[in-house]
Amino acid sequence: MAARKESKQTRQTQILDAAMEVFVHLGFSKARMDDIAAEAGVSKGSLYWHFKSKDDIISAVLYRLFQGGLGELRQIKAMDIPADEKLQRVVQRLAIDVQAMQRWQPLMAEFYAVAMRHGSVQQYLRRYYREYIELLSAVIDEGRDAGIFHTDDAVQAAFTMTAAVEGTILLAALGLSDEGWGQQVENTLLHVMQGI
Amino acid sequence: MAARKESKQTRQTQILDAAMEVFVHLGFSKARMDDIAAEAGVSKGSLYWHFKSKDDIISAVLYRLFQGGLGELRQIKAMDIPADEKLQRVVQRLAIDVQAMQRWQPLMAEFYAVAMRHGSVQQYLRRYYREYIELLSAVIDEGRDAGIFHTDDAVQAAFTMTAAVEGTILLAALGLSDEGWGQQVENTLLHVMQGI
Amino acid sequence: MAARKESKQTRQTQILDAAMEVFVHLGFSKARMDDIAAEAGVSKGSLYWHFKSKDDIISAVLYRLFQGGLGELRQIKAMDIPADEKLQRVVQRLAIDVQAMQRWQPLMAEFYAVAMRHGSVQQYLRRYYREYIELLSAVIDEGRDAGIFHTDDAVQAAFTMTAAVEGTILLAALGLSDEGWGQQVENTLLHVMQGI
Amino acid sequence: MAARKESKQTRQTQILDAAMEVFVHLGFSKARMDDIAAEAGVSKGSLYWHFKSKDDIISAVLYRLFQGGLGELRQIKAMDIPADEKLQRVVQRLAIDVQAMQRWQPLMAEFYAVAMRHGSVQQYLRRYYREYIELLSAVIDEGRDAGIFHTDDAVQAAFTMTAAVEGTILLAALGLSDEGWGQQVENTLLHVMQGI
DNA sequence: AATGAATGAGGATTCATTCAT
DNA sequence: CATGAATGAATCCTCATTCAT
Repeated sequence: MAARKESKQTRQTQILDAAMEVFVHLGFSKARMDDIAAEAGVSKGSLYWHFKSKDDIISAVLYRLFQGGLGELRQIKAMDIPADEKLQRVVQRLAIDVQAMQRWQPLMAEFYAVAMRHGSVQQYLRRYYREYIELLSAVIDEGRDAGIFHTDDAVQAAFTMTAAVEGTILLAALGLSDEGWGQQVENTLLHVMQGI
Repeated sequence: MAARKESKQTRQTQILDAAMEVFVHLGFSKARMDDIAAEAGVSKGSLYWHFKSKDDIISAVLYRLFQGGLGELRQIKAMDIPADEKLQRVVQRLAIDVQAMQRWQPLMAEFYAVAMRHGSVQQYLRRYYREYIELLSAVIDEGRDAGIFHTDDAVQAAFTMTAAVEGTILLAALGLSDEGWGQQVENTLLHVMQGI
Repeated sequence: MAARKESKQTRQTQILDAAMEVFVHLGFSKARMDDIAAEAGVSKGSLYWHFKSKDDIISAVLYRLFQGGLGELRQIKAMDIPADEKLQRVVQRLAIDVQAMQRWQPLMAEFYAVAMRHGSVQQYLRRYYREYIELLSAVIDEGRDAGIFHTDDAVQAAFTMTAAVEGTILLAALGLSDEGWGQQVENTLLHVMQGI
Repeated sequence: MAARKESKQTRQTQILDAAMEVFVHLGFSKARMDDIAAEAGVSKGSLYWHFKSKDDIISAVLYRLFQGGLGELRQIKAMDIPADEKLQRVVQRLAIDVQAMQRWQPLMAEFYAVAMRHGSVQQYLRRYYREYIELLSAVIDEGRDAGIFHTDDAVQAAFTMTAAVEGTILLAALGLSDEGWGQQVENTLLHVMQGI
């Protein structure tokens, strides 16, 4: 039984890998189930055995991409180190994550688009960013209480940081950054944090 | 039934107005040419007389969303006022422009997604942002020379500002801002500019 | 008035010239009125001033192409020369005509196709060939009466000759003849006539 | 509703049968994919599963009309009988085959028209006729060596025979033959062969 | 679990024709 | 006579989804 379950996992993983590959190249709407099946090396029928629909695959990709970020932030927040050091770690992790996911970034923009039409996706993303900003602002608050930061609006500061990251990814995806995306995110964030 | 004397320019405008309206409600992919034609009050054939394809209409709509921004920035840069006042004006204008964009909220997220796929649009945006950042950094440089600003990297500062604006729009489009987009952009920018 | 009429004639000629050019390259069905208008250097509206419809243009081209052949044959038949010499002249004229019309031959095949669906065209072509075969068989009959030919079925002989010409054009159009079409027709006809 | 167990081969055959039926009634261009699907009793999607496009179906139909002819000729050529008897058999077979074609009469004229435009079909036909003429001329050569025939140009004789057959089909398709196509072809060929 | 043939609603695009100017 | 914008019916093709095997 364990073997079978793992096999299923593997096949699903295999399909999702293929789906992401196809989505990156063609975008959600132009990608056909045939393309995904071909890329995954399975039949179209198999796709529908493992996933209910194309939308289901897109959702699965969404969850896959938006994993980890929050977890890391939660961990950092819980650490027993000064707030400024926490923020530094956040920046470092973001730089690493963004750099690692540079390949999949085109998908992010599409998710925002999908979110506009799919209530559930929109809710998911909204919650994700809301918690991200909350965690971040909590750290900033913590730093302000400790006299390290001096901003009067921690939430706004967190929002600004998050916006800066997303905006940087966007501009970088358009080819407006001469450096690696991770480096660029780091530079931008450090700049923003001067005002905190 | 439709009047024949509308100038070519006017008829195209009329179609694009209708297209944006439809796109906002249905999104780019779900919007049908029939919908646009009906909304514009012209025949489907007329759509194809003025625009080569649906993609062509989408491109035209995207270009439209980016009209004016650069012109305003050029004008402000050429003014005979201190650099810090120039930046203030830029922020004001951006707040107004972005506030106007709020009307197209459901479109904005898709916009970025489509821009990534559309070669010509992508190129257009790249040039747009490149010049925008250049102009902005020139103003910042000017301020630094005048002793008003103290940043050591004007280009990075301009990049950060631009990224912050775009990121704000993105997050706002997701419903993450409690205020009007214009106000939110203003807050974010003022925050970013503390570091300049 | 004469000038105007001639002008009209000229414009119609101009359009038909263009139409034939376009038809040869694209075929009747793929040729668009826009193509013809562009080739003729006039507006599409002008096309409809001079011709009732696309079918009307096709008909006009048909009549244009199937002119002359019969007239020549009638003239030759009426000549005061021996029947065998008449046939020789027919062959010569056919060789010349086919060679001259080599450029337009692709249209002929399409006319047969059109004829199948358009009663009037079919009737026109049928009459054309029927008279052609009649004239030809009359000449052959004439020769048999004079003791020059010995065929027992002049109509069949005329049919065979006509079929041989059309078949030769067909094969030549497919690229199966190494010689000029006129020469090929001549060779084939001479071969067929050995049996007359 | 349609049975699923039909083999791929059979289903394609079924579609082509339907297509020919529809083409005969409506012609290539007026026949819609829906018509073919309905006639075949399958869905439109199934048409596109088995054939790439409408053109693809048309090509397949054209190829179909030319099946067998070469094979028969090759067989006859290989027989151990005198050359004149071989030619007689060729004529008999042609008469039978052409007679069978009469069923597709409305299609035949269009067939030649389409063949002229369709690169791949044209090439196929060119090769077909080339080999046909070669085989035929080989038989004639054989007969001349045996002292049966006396033509000095076997290739020209073969070309003439082939042209006569095609021309006869063309004229017959136009309704210019009072007899059955098979009979007409036989008459014409016998007439042509008098000169061999 | 896997396959791949079958389905059919859906939509973009074409193009002959009209007609106000 | 000429123009070219406007019309809209017509149709090819796509593609997510189903299901018998």
